[in-house]
Amino acid sequence: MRTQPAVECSIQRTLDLIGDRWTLLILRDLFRGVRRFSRIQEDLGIAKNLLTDRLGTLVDAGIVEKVPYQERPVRHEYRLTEKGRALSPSLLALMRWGDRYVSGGLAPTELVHDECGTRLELQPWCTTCNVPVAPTDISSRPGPGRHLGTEETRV
Amino acid sequence: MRTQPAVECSIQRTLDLIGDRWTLLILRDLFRGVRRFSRIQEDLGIAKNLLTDRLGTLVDAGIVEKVPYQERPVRHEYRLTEKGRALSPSLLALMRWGDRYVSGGLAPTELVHDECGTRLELQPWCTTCNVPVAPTDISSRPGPGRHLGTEETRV
DNA sequence: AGCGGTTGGTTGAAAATCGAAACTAACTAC
DNA sequence: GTAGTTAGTTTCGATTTTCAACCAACCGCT
Repeated sequence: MRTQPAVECSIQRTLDLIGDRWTLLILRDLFRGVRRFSRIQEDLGIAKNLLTDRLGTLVDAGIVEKVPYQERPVRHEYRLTEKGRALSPSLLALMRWGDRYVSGGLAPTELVHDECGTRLELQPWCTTCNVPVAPTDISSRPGPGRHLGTEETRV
Repeated sequence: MRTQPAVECSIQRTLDLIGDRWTLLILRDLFRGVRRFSRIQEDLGIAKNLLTDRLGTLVDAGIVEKVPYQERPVRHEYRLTEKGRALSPSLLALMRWGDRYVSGGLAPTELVHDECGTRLELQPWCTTCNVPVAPTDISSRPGPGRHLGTEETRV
C-alpha cells in the first residue's frame, strides 16, 4: 500500500488513492451494479488477493462500504458510499473520452437520464448561477491551498 | 507496456492507456504548462526510465506530441494534442473530487466561472431536460457497440 | 451424517514491473 | 579544458502482480 507524503495537489492525492491499474475499473463495476467479490473478480480478471486488497483500501477510504446482503451464511456486497458515488463525473468523463478517442466514436455503455432516457453529457456547472458553463467561460486560479508556481491559465 | 486484447468498454480501454500510477500525473503537469522532461521528472519524482516509457506511450497514442523548442542542441518539449486536451474534463472531475473528499475541502487549484467568479462543479447534464442529473437518477445501458452481458443497471 | 457446490477469501512462488544510481551523449558557457 | 544542462539508457536489487492452490463457512440434497 502506498504512503501519503503530504502532497499538495488534489489530483495527486486522488490518484494516490484510486489511480492504479484496477481501482477505477472496480469502481466502474460497482457503478454498473456488479457488487459482489466473485462477480467483480471474474468480470475484471483481477487476481483475488489484489481485489481483496483494493476493496479493503476503498473501504478504509470510505469510498465503498461492505454491507451484508444475507445472513447464514453472511455474505457481503460492496456498495458505493456518497463519497464513492461522487466519483461518477470522473468515470463518466473518462468514458466519454474513451468513446470518442479510443473506441472510434462507439459508445459501448451509455449513461442515461432515468426520466427521459437520453444520454448524459458532462458539463462544468456553476452552482451560483445555476447554469452550465462553456469552456470559454472558465479560468483557473490558485486556490486557498499552496500551489506549485503556476500562473493563472486558461483550460 | 500493456497489450490491448480487444476489450469492449471505453473505460477499460481508456484506463489501459492512461490508468497507471503516473500517466495522469504527467498529463496534469502538461496541462499546467510543465512540458520538459527534466521539469516533469523533478516535479513528480518519477524514475527517468519510467518517464521515458510513459511519454513514449502517450506520443504513440497521439495524446502528446514531441516538438523541438530549440536547435543545437535539439531540445524537445511535450505538448498535448487535441486528443490530450480533451482529457481536461476527466482531470477536472478527479481534481474536484479530490478537493472535496481527500483535501478536506481545500482546493489547491480552482476553476472558476468568469461571470460570477465562483468555483465550478462538474455535473452529468441531461441535454434533453436541460437539467443537472443526480447520481441516483442515472442508469447505464449497453450502447450501440458490443457489450459485456450486463443488463440495465442503476447507479 | 456425508457429499458436492458456492462464496469470499488466504498463502506462496514465479514473473513482471519499478526505483535509484550510475553512465552516456550532445551541446553551451566560461 | 572544465563544469554544467538536458534528455535520456543501462543495470540491478526491491517491490508488486499474477497464478494456482488451498481453506473455511455455509447451503441443499440425500
